[in-house]
Amino acid sequence: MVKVAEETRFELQRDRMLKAAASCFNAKGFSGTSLKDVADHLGLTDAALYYYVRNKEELVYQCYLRAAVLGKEAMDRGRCDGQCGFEKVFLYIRYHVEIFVGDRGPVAIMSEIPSLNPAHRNEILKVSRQHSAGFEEILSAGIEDGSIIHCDVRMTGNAIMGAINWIPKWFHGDKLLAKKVRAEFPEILTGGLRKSGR
Amino acid sequence: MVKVAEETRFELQRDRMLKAAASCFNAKGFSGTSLKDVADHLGLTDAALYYYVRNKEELVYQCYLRAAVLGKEAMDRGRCDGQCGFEKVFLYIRYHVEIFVGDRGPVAIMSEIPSLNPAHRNEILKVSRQHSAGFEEILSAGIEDGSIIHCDVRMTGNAIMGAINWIPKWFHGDKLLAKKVRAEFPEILTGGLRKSGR
DNA sequence: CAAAAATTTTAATCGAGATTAAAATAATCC
DNA sequence: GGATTATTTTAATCTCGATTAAAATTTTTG
Repeated sequence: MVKVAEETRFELQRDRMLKAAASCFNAKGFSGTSLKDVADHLGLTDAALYYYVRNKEELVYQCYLRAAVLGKEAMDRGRCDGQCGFEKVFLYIRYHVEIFVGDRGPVAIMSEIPSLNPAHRNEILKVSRQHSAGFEEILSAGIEDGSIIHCDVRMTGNAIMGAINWIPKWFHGDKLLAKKVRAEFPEILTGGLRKSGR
Repeated sequence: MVKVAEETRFELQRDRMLKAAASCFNAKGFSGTSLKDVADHLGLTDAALYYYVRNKEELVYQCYLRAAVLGKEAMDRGRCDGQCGFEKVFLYIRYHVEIFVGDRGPVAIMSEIPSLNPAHRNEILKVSRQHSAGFEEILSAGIEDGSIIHCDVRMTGNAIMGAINWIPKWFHGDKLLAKKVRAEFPEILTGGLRKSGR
């Protein structure tokens, strides 16, 4: 039996912290959440957070990195599972939306990239760009294989990504709503892409 | 000749300030922009801003109010100019997008509603909800009059609004890009709504 | 042009929340 | 169980940028 990626206590606690931070940031805004707010979520004292991150900037960075990793995971799965371009897009959206409204969330909205330090900012910008580029590639492939209508992939990508990234603004954990999001969002966001003529 | 709404020096300067603030907030994040940053944009000193707003909180509030007013204006015009529901939606999107990428911008992304004081927060939330409700009404009317496919108006509204509200994240004043946005966005966002069977 | 009002600057203060160091507690290992 | 390491707290300090008051300057008005 393969050894399951058993996470150390440290890693588990840090993950909890990142989720708590994401929850606070989304709910109260970045400037509105103090380290004490995040610590309260965990039943810890604010100073304890410094055992896990060097400072608040790094906390934000880690949140964003986590968001980026989860997004990439969703895209990879979509690319893998879908047959044609359209299906890859559709499934990517389904998977990514699931991350936002499911148990792996909350995911931090990337509102504060500019206040990251240069190294961190560049890294986050880089993975963001890769993510966008990856999505545009899938779109292009779909146009190529005839499953997606001709469209400006850059603008279409911006539109779809915007709709997805905005989810934390109006979704705050309601289970019923989560169900609706899962059921509707992929369809809504791809409705204009499907090439009906087959 | 009707007296044109001649703005007083005070109002003009305050408008400039709100645009400068929106630009800073969008570019550097809320926590990343100091009052000095905003003042620098205007060739003023940070203390001068206090002649126009009581404090930083109110600066944010004014920015958001301005964003809300412009959004409402776009929606009213769309509702007015469009014949059927679909057309109203399409035109609203065109007009709203124009505000984001045109000369009236930049418009502040509403990332920090939670750090507004209760009165201001409630007011902004109220107008936001009215905006969403208004959009959903137009969608419903379009479904009713047969110009829009059957869909969940709440989710569809969330998706479209998200795509629009996210624009400042990737648009930073490039004129060429603005042209593209104007040309593509309304079509992309409504592509899935149009009832092709007439 | 002089007086009054409007706008901006200078020069401080002030406070909230981030950060740190040392001490205390809890978990783990032999 | 005792030693060692990991985690958390206590109790400060420290810092940055928001805020303020008074003075200076600019604009408007008669």
